Amino acid sequence: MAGKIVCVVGPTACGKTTLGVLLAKRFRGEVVSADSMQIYRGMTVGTAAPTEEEMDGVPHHMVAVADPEEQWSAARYVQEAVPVVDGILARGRLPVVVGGTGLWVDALVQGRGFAAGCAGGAVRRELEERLAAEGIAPLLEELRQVDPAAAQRLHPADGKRILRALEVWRETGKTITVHNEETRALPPRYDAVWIGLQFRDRGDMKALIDQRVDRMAAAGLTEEVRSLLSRGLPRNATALQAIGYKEFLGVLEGTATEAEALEEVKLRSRQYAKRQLTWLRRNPAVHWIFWEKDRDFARALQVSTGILSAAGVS
RNA sequence: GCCCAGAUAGCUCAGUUGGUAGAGCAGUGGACUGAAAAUCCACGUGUCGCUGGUUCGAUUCCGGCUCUGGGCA
Repeated sequence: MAGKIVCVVGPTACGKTTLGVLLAKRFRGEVVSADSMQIYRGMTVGTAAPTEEEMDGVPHHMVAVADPEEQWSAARYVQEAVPVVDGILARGRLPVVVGGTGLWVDALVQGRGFAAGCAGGAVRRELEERLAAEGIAPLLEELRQVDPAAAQRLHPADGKRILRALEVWRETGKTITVHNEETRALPPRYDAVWIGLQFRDRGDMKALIDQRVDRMAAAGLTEEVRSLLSRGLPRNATALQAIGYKEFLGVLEGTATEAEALEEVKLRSRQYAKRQLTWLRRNPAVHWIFWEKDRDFARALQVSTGILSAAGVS
């Protein structure tokens, strides 16, 4: 367990970016983003990635460092983010990990490894073709032969995970069950202080999400989507799975109105926020700060400064 | 004003040959290790518009009323 770091987590639109910058300024830190979509360039508006102004002079890492054509993954992220965090620590500064992608934050902090095999790989492609042609059942049966524990644990409808379990076996000769056990036994990579932001009232969160989506539209979301597509980005690109983009594809094709797309984006954002909360709630280390109505960053900074000081961060 | 159709879950609707009703979406909770803004799972009591009548029993059949569409004046 190397150095002490801070992780600012929470659902979308809860103010992670702002608090992250405030904490970085207060503790001589640098922000390391852990966001599976802000990692791509040219998606500032739709992903609410921090602008120059919002960064307020604080160095930011792992934001807009990839071309949208690339297929990033949690594993790839960790590979690139670890040296960044270590570098900040080496300079005697505080890494402030700000992230909405639970798996990415956890993977970075906990020091676990991912088994081989990735999107675009030969094995993956072959399994995807079989899944499309034969359905899940045969793959699940095959998995049962080699890794009964995983076949038992995975839901029969979760094609994606069944496929991945088979992929790990084919790529490494080791079952994903064994891999998971081994990697879970590894010690955490960093000593993290977790700060979570969340609205006390779901309705307040919804209102803020709606507001933010409207602001995205005003800031030129349609244009951003158009320019992403105009560079020849394939429809199935990981980057286009981002909420706010896939919903606007129909607008550009003329099959949906912008108003309809915006409603869809609001809805999907809300559902995403709920999933983020589900992920975060199981982490008992998170110190939660609840917004009562409006986001009071002065108070949040004060509270989190107290938490950090108590944890030995100075 | 007259005629026709509708009124059932937050929304869109299905249904009950009369025995108090169920889908999708939304919502809530959950899972999660190389796509994670992805992927997957679980959870369905609501004056069946109001009011009379027939009936052992009406959300269902009949009458009246109200409202909403559409048509005719």
